[in-house]
Amino acid sequence: MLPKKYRLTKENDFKIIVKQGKSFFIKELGIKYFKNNLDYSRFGFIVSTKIDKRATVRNKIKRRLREIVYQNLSKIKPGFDILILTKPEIKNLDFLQLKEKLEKIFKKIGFL
RNA sequence: UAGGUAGAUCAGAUGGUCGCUCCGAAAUUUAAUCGGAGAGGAAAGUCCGAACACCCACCAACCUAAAAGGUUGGUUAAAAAGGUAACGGCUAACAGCCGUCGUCCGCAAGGAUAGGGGUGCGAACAGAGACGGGUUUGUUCGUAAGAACAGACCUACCCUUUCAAAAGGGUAAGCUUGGCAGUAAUGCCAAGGUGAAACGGCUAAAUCCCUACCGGGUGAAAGGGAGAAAAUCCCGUUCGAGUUCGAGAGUAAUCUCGAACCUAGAUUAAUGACCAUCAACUGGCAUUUUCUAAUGCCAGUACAGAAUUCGGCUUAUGAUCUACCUAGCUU
RNA sequence: GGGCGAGUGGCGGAACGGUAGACGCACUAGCUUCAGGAGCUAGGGGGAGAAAUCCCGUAGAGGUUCAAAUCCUCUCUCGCCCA
Repeated sequence: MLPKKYRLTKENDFKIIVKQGKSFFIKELGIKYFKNNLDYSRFGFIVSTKIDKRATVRNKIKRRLREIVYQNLSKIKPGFDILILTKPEIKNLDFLQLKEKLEKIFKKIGFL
């Protein structure tokens, strides 16, 4: 699980990333990132009701994503606010598949 | 054995690796360390009801020379507006719950039901409701009498009689009065002699009204504080109509008394991620077997996530247990 | 977290509780034209049937009613508002 220090909390932070960040997408999920002025990176996760109406399902996806980020935290390049976005197809992935896909994205944009 | 009815309970367990939030300790700039706690029966839908806060209305007392205004307390009374409704009870309150009555459904166990009066409706059902009779309007035909067609209105409890649905007589339900049972709704019984289109049918889901009862509205984004202000933070916000156990009252809902306990407080939103073993159930395959079934292997594990807090209702949903009813078979 | 509204032919959208689909766009057929467009005329929810006609149809499921797109309850989907 991810300590609070590494999470994005403010409405404003989200708005800046959405507006000004760079992005990269694959079929099941995507990423947006923007430079911050800290010596560590922070992460936010968006799983909307369009992906699933049930809160339990959405929470589980978020928890899994956070776990994957936590496991890779020491390796990920510091100094960025990173937003992870999701699409409905993400429901069909199990933990290992999800991990593989997310790590692939991080490698693609050179953060890992 | 099959089918059904009602109710109750649980919401997999143990271990391993790595974590999150809050509280406490020491420490105090953080970080790190140790200890403790950490989702539901529906947390859901937001369909009702309350607590709580503010606003409105009204009442009382006080301040004020008076008015205006203000302060405090309250919702007893009145008004407005809105609502509630078989009867009796429970509750903080409710459209909830318990018990009872009526009506309807079911062979039964049982289930359903917001159940006062009028207006309005009948194109459906019931009714012999057709045909006929009477009155009347229009059109056509006809010299006229009248006929045909179409429409409107009136006309049916039973018996006697009659052309008649004219007259006479009688009666079910209802109505009035009385008795018994019941707190009551209501039920049973008796008497009276009013009673003809006395039919159908309706309510949360057309509309109006009587009577009785209830002050109304807005929702925690209420509302209050820190801050010059904004940003932001804090309070509200986690001890409560609280939980467990025992005793008593009551048919029950529920209430009273006693003891013990503290039991989530997040805010891009914690309460987890992954793995192993075992248990239960379901499905598939294989083997044995007349079948039931047994064994092995593989796969799967219901609905679903607190957000100010409670009480209900509704909807979603896996499994187990208990009691009862109906039918069949055996003894 | 709280509140409000909508769902009807292919599309947009009407319809006091009383014959469902007015009206517009698009579509099909015919007329017109050398041809196309425009214009004019006609047509159409689905199923059964030779036809007359019957049955099913207003997001879905129940209910009230003699009768429901309309009224009530639940569910689903979509949209909007409060910051």
